[in-house]
Amino acid sequence: MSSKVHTQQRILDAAQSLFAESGFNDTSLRQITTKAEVNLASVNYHFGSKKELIQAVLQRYLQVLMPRLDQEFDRLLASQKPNDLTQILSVFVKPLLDLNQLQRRGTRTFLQLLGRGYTDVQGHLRWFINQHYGRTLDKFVLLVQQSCPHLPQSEVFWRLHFSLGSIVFTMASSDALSEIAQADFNEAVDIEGVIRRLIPYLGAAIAAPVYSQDLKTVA
Amino acid sequence: MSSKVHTQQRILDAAQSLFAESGFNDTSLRQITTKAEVNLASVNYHFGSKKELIQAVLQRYLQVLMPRLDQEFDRLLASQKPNDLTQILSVFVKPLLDLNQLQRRGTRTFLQLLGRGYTDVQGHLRWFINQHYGRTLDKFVLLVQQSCPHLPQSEVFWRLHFSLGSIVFTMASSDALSEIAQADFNEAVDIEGVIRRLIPYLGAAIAAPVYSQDLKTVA
DNA sequence: CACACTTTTAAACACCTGTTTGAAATGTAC
DNA sequence: GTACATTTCAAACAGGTGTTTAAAAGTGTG
Repeated sequence: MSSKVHTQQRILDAAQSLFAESGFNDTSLRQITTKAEVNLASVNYHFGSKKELIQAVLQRYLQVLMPRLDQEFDRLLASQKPNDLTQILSVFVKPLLDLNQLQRRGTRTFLQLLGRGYTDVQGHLRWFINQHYGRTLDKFVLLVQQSCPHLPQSEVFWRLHFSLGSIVFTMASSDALSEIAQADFNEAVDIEGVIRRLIPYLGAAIAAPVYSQDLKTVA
Repeated sequence: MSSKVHTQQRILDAAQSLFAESGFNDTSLRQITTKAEVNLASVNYHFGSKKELIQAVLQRYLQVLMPRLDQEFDRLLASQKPNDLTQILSVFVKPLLDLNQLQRRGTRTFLQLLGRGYTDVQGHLRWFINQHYGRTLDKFVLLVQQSCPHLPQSEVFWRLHFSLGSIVFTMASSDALSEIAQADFNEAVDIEGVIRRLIPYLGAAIAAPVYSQDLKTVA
């Protein structure tokens, strides 16, 4: 039927869904090319290597998402007074959900890919994102620091990574978690619901007062 | 030198450090047996399969850690009034740090393994832990629910998984994060420091007020 | 020593991985 | 329609994986 879709796109589409499902390491080129109904060698012909294919899959989302986030961060930075942390975090919601227009289950897929990328191929994705979108991320860190003047820089660093962990881990296993929530609480959960649950959680977490050092009741 | 140490232990020791470093999927039996200086076939002889080896590695820690946690949970449950959330979370600190007596860098290794287990082999570890230590975990959930009576059960469920994500993700990439923290803030970070940073963060996060549903400024 | 049992060993097994090759097919411009 | 460039294809490549085999070595007991 849709045989006139270019091979590159068919590969990207097949790859992203398999990657999101099973991770990068556990998805072989043969699985991808079979699902895409293209020849095995075409991945290397069009993308060079599996590693570059992974980057291409992520880039399709990042190049849409990151400029929008950058714009939002600029908008918040322009306001005089420091912004509320919940406000800052809420900025992610619309750009993320808009990924559903890019692809059928775009938001979920992208966040799963992000999760896979951070856990599967140790460090590669972190380097890649920082290399390409470091400027944008710096704006976000600055916003958080402005909204939490009581926190030292290093504390913000750690807490943002703790937060990244919540997001990435939750999304990587979102299918399993949704199933459990469905079974245990008879509660249908979509990706938007999870995102909205995360915001007050992360907001309170990042802005939490620091641990009083002298309270060494243990150890 | 220490050639009279039983083969099983040598395999477990080599496996756990390689697993913690590179994950389960990216560590081959040949790497393990080379490092342990034993024959390749001995893994299958002593443990049956790679999967069972992974479980054995985790079990060595879990069978020490979980009973202690169980005891602590019982102690807290015995007190009449609901416990402070920070108190509940602090209960993890000592048992976790005591793993350093079991093995040289026991705490770090175990937490890294936990991280790997939850992200690498999707679902297997979750099932395994729940199967063996579900009772203990239920006590913990109960304690959290008692300390947060304003939260519906499903909210506690999600927030505990968000928290698990922070821990697991942070530990899986703790080496990389420590390096960055060292470089950017000239701040030496050990595993205990990370744990102590996590407690106020998670405490505030889990107990955060729920999102006011009608605040739909976005979407 | 001889017996039975456990453990170790080298080799092979069957299968899967990403990548490369060179010829065949297709598309495009003159 | 011929010439050129792009793309597809089946096949093979070199290397890695977990697991199994059957013989050898070691170990403890009567």
